[in-house]
Amino acid sequence: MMLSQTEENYLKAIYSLAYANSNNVSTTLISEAIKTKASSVTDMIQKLAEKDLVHYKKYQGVSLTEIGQKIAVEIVRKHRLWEVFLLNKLDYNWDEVHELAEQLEHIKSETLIDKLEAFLEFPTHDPHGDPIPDKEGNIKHHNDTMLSSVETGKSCIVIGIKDSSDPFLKFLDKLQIQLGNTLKVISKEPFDNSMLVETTIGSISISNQISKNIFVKNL
Amino acid sequence: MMLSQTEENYLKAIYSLAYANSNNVSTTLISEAIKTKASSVTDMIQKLAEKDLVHYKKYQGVSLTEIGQKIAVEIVRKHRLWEVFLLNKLDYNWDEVHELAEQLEHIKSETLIDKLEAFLEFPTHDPHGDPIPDKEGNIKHHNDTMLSSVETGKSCIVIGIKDSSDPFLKFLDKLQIQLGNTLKVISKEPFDNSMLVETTIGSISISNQISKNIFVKNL
DNA sequence: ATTTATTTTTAGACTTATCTAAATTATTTT
DNA sequence: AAAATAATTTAGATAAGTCTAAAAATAAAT
Repeated sequence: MMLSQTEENYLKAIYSLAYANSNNVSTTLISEAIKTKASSVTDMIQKLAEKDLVHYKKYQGVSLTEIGQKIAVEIVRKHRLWEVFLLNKLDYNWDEVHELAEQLEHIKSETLIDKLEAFLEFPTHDPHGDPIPDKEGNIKHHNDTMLSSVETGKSCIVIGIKDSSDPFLKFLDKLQIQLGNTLKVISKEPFDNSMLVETTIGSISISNQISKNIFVKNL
Repeated sequence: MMLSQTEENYLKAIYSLAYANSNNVSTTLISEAIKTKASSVTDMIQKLAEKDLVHYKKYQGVSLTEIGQKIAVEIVRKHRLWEVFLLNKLDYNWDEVHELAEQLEHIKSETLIDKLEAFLEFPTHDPHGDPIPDKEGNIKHHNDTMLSSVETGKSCIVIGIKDSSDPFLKFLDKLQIQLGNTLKVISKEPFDNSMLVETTIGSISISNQISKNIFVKNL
């Protein structure tokens, strides 16, 4: 099945919205994600339903079919592998890779992404810490320990982030917090749930809004 | 100026046709290169003329303006750098890279291609031996010595090929003739202008049709 | 349980890039 | 130089993806 970039983007959007919302995805939600009007979304999901990529009943929202889900995961796989390439090989920063990967994920080839994966030595996670689906579409989701729930005095390793927005990525860059870094929680402030954390560049105060968006592995 | 992939492809086609034909490029030639109908070409070149990318007078064919030429060279640069990446880093063969590079050359980014170039350590030629334009659009064309004109008994190095068609590339793969290989002309057959050539895999007979499509540097 | 508000869908229009068929211009041939 | 052939352009249509505005359906509020 040969899909257009646009169709692929719709599937990808529905995939991540479904993951975040669990039930059927609404027209409006998709239109916001894809920055288009609701009426355009209706047109497109009817077309996708026609191709058996989504389940759709009028006014009831959509969900991905098995095939639709498979394709969406393939795109996610491509996106994340390209992100690794851009960061590890081309010296891009954490916050710069997303936009480019949005383009590269649509390159059509039977072999390219597997060769890229081998070249990158089979990374398991992308620069944001999100897992990279394997060739068969299997995904290993990491456990949901957030920095905010690490106990005082304990150390942990940064394995991912929840919020991938530009401002957040830029903020982490400034704090020099990167994947793999070890962080030690020195103290917590009950008043606002901020914490004092020892990082590679010294001790810094981190607000709860930040700490609850950083995935960590306890040591 | 933000161009569509299609517009970029037209500029690229006009560029290489102009290089091969020297005078104005005709509608039909473009239509053959781009696999479309002549009437579609007329529409598009009018649009490109509107944007000052080509010089166009009805019934007189087109040529690139300075801006048009600059953009075309940028695309050629991208195409050839991606080809080097695919061949050197991802283990593709000579004859497989073109189609993929056709897609990758249209990725939009201010920084990507320069970072890629640095990562590839500033290659000067692509896998077909064609020169890679630098950031400013300067191209060094190699001298036009063909294997067919190498004297009997002399050796040379393969530095490029003229015909980049799929059958020819596959044929060279079979003969294990690659860029950088040294070839020695053992004898020439006046009857059909074929030559006996010593290669890495032994002595082989090469027809004139082949030998006049291989660029070499005399030793 | 109506009314009100919100969401979703339909209808019709626009743009890009393509096509076919017909008309026009240029080039060859005789 | 006129007739025949070939190339080019115009006109009108089509498909993909989007839009606005209006209609229909669902959800929320009183």
